[in-house]
Amino acid sequence: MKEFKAALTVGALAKAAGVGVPTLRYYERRGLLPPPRRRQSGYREYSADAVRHVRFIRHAQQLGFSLSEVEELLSLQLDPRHSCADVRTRAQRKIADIASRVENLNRMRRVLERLVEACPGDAPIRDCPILDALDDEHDTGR
Amino acid sequence: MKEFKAALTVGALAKAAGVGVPTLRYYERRGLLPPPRRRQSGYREYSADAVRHVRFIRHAQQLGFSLSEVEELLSLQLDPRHSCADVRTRAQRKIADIASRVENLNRMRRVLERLVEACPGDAPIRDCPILDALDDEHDTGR
DNA sequence: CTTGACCCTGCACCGGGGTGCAGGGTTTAG
DNA sequence: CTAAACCCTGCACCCCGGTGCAGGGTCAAG
Repeated sequence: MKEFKAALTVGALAKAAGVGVPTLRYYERRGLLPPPRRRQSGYREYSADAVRHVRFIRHAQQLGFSLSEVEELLSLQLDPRHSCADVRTRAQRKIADIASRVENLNRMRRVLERLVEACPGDAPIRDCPILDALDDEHDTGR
Repeated sequence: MKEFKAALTVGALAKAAGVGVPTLRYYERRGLLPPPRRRQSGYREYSADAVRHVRFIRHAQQLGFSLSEVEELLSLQLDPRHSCADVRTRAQRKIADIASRVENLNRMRRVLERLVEACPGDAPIRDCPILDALDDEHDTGR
């Protein structure tokens, strides 16, 4: 009857989730990863869910959320008193957030694209319009 | 004949370029800002060019270049063997970089938008579709 | 000459996101 | 039983982009 889902040791979790062991402990300190139960020896024992949990963190990070933002997202998950409406509200804030980041990035991109177009490519570096443009204060906005 | 361009003190440069004084010293330590000549007293004396130089750094930063990348751009500028094409290449890499970040963010936004729409609003949190979706590895690439 | 605003240096610190190491204890394969 | 491989803790360190502070020296006005 060894059917209690295989407990993962920290190293196993790290491997499964594609992160380093110290990173997991760091997440735990940060409050991003709930402290797992421990063996008598002190060894952490993670459930299989922890793998999804860590992957969640990484995915959100890859999407540009800081660990504090991830924490916010996770906090929704943990508190059953929240209704879907709470989550929705936060999600909507995140959406606005993301939209503004995208705008910023697109602004940067447009400026760079304009510069690249203006660049003949074979001019000596002194005449490079890109570097000139960087010198000038042509309000990048913000 | 006082027409030697007025030398700027570090504070004046800071004000003119819109940064803090410690930031300028930091840039100097970093090698981003060439060490200016000094008065006998040790005071830094910047030429008016330094203002453009610092603005260059800030503009490039606003466009998403890290300080090390800015350093690269600056070093290109100094070496006349480089052509404009080198600069353009870097700008293009940055554009690609930004584009992929934007894509990721848009993916995230779409997911959140779909979920917000799907959210009944009054369901208990356990049934919230938003968090489930974030768990899955919807390959963010990278 | 004094006062206050400025400058100098070096060093420590912040937050973000980890990474590494010493000096222990545990588990497991051979 | 022993040795390797793993785990524990706490602490220090890394890069990034700065910021702040102490304990000096300097400069310009009054």
